[in-house]
Amino acid sequence: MTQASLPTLSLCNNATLRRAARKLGRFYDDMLAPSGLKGTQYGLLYQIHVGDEPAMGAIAEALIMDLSALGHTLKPLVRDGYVETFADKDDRRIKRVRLTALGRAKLEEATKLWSTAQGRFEAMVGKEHAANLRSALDNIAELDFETPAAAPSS
Amino acid sequence: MTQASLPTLSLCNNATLRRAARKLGRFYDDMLAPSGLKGTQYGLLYQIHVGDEPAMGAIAEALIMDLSALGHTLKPLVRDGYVETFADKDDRRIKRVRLTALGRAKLEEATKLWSTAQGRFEAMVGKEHAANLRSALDNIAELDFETPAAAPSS
DNA sequence: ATCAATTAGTGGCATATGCCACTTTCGGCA
DNA sequence: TGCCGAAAGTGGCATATGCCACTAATTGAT
Repeated sequence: MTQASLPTLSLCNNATLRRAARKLGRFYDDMLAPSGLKGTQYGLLYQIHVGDEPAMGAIAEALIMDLSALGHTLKPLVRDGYVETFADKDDRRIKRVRLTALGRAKLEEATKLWSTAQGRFEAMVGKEHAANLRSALDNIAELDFETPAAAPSS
Repeated sequence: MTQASLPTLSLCNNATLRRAARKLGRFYDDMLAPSGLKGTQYGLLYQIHVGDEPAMGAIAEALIMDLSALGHTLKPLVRDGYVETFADKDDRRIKRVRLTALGRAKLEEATKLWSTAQGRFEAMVGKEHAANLRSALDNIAELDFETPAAAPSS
């Protein structure tokens, strides 16, 4: 305790979270590399897969991501033929998304790699600890930050 | 339990972490907005601040981010005059970084906003829980994934 | 001294994410 | 029926991150 080695900003919840995300992201990315998918893309394909031809908005909401960001992220997947979109029958504003046969195959292929990554990670931190951590992260994702901002003097 | 509502991919540690990061990131970003800084930039300025004219590599290592990514992220901060770089006296390969007077002022200004964000967040999840979470995240950041890959039949 | 191997960054390219300003559709009300 | 406000996406612009191929500066071994 001679010279407090840089407070490493470990106090900021946001910075700490991002840092861990960078680290873990690279690990999953590396493991998924053989499939040509990034961790994010894998997650997105999976989300589309489990959904019933979900609308863009539904996916964005589930992943807690900006709708336009989702649109951008989806482009390479559409370009590579893993995903296709189509307008909703009843509401032409709504764009639905689904995997193509190629996309389903790719997802299956990547899932094997994902399992290895997931397994390796959980072997290192402990399955239970991982589950607890996910739970804590899900809680954060569920929080309602609703900036009370300038409380409208109702 | 009629129709297992989409497994929401909550099983993937990586996806869960990213999702929480998006959510929390937006919150901190919103709170820091008045300063014109993004959460990432704030963290970077802080890291530079606590370091002793750190080298690019040292910062990248501390934040667990790619060196080139750091270079890119640093650009807008240099452009806006918050940060300046200079070559190391003894090793011209090394580029050191430090805050400008403007940068220090901006960091101070943003720190007030950050405190509010940090406080609001911790009030919602509990100071202790937040500390535990950061600790768990730091552990992940410290993990050694060393892809054993093709074990070189030594 | 000299040259190979290593180290520290840079630049280019691609994906990840957000915000904002629009455009297109809908839905509801006068 | 016609118009206004809400809902769902798109495109453009900017930052966040990574990887890879290179360049410059050092270090180490001969």
